Amino acid sequence: MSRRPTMADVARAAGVHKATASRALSPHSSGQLNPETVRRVLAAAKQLGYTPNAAARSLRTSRSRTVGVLIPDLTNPLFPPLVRGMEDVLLPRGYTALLANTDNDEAQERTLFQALTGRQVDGFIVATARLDHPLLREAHEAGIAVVLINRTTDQPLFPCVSGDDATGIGLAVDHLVGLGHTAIAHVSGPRTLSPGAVRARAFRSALAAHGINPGSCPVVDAPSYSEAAGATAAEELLERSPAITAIVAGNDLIALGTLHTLRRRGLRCPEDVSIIGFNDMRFVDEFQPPLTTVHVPHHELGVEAARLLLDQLERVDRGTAVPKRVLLPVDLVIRASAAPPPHRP
Amino acid sequence: MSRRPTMADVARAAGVHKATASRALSPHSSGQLNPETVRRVLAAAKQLGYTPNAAARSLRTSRSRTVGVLIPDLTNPLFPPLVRGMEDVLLPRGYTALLANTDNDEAQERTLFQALTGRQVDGFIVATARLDHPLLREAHEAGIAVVLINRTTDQPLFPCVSGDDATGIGLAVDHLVGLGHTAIAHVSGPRTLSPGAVRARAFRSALAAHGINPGSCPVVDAPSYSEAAGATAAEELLERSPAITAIVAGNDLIALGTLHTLRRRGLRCPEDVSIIGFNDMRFVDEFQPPLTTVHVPHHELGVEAARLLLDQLERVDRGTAVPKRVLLPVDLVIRASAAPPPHRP
DNA sequence: TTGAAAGCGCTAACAA
DNA sequence: TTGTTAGCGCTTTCAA
Repeated sequence: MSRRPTMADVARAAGVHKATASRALSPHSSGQLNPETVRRVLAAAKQLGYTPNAAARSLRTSRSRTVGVLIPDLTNPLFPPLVRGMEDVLLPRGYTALLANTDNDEAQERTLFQALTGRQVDGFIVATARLDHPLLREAHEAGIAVVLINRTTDQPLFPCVSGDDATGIGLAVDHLVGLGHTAIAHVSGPRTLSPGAVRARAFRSALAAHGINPGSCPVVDAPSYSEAAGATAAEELLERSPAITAIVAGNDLIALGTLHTLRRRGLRCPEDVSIIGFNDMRFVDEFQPPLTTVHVPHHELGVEAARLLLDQLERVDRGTAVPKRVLLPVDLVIRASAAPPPHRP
Repeated sequence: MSRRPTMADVARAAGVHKATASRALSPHSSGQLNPETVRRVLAAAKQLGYTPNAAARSLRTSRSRTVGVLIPDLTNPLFPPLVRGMEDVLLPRGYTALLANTDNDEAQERTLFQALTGRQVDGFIVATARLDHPLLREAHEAGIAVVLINRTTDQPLFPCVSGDDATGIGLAVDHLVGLGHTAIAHVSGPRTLSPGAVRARAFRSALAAHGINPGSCPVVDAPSYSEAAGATAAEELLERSPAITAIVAGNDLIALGTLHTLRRRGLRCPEDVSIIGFNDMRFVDEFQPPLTTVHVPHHELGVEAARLLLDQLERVDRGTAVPKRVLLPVDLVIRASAAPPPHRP
């Protein structure tokens, strides 16, 4: 026989009924069986090289032990560590992640969400949340299990895990102020995304905490978390506010774009303008200059998100308490892109 | 009714038998139906928000429209573009990729392979091939559909798509020779992997083609494609052959490690020693100095691999011809890490 | 402690 | 052109 062995084959080889084989093979129910029977079934299974048919199991139980993971773009170095972190908890617990890249496209996201639902995923980990997110609202109404990561919606619909953005921005501003800067700009990410909104808000509060005049500290929005958007926004910023001596970027990609704009305009970093990034993604320490940035524990973020989701899936009472929020601590990594402001005559 | 609608629901709503609904819903067989019936079924499906149950379909057809993708580590910036390339082909054709990271661990790879097989994947795209690969040999004997990407086995068991490594190394050596180098080293990747073996061989032939004395051109092996391994191997190299003026690295990560070793030893790149990388992974243009490297079209590699696999899956005759090999063209990207050799007194 | 039987949702061979 | 029927491999209720 060359087809894959089924449970019926195992049962036959062990001389038991297939229901018995099923029970023996499931740790959950093997307790109610004669240990000797269990042993025989297990031996037969091993000998035949039996692996359960996930489709059959899923059809029967209407659970797939699969979770859908929605991210903007795998190619953004932020996400691979997130995904690996999730897998570190999913795999040992028998779950598999099904990845989908939305490319920040709402229609594509909807399509992928449908496709994943069709594949019977048990729940979702979503890294693409917008503050206003109709699809997630619908998912909430439909009672679908979701955990948000990195970004959240304006209504607290689902549990969410992210880095402590406000503290991170505070650290960055503290550092710059400590260096002597008083004209600090923020090139923010999109305000339609929670990190963009909270980091911008945190920027303003940090300024206030230091008693710095907000008038000399402009905030400009990059329309996306990308190098190109950062470059354009920085261009605009320097045009309008040439006096600034430091920039807190919405994330590392925006910081990189800003760096390019500086270079294009003949400004040196950090001698003329300091830059601080956010995330501490891979290779920022190789940049020229090595980027001072706020480190976010992405792997841990993935781990926490997966835990939250599995807890939700495997709990019997799908409680209606206010969704948990997990904020992981961040810290400032000082490299070489921030220095004291230039001496102006 | 709050459960997801099934085909029976659609059939009932459209007033037809569920077999008819099935036919109407499948483009393949909807042709044999009264167009008006098809229209009614489609309308009912849409109205109910019907999505097919993949588990049921998979159980019935014993095909899952899922392919397993084995990669060493998603966190290596090489792989995300590869994966995106695959998905660009897979998704429009109704397939989904199931990713698995092996971390170069043979046992883990075997476990994941089993797990994916249990999930009824229709075939595999494998980026973890070693020259000697028992698991792949077994898969071949079992008649499992596999496409290799980036790396191949010593026996041509499966179709394979990769960059044109030999030409790439030739380009790198040509460039260095053109710059005036005659003492060029190669910090190779592991020789147990096909790129390590072919790039090292290509290095030797390129030297020969230029009539350069191989005695002054050492090759040292890094035990893995990583920054750390590259750094250690470079340390060893410089200890043994301090006279070399240029290094062709097995890949960009090894090049980066080499760069660090140079820096640690007070050598400047490119003034004292030139370095050329391989792959042109993201951000190497931000390194200090920006890395001259061989560009490999990773996205295209992923596209080709997925195409090859789907062709194999959807062809009726699973032919026994010699597996196809696709070699995608590469080119040298000149940045700033390679320059003329220093003038030695 | 084990067996019998039903059925998850779908497709495809066969019949009408 | 459409309906009938069987069954993919598994889990689980009920009965023994």
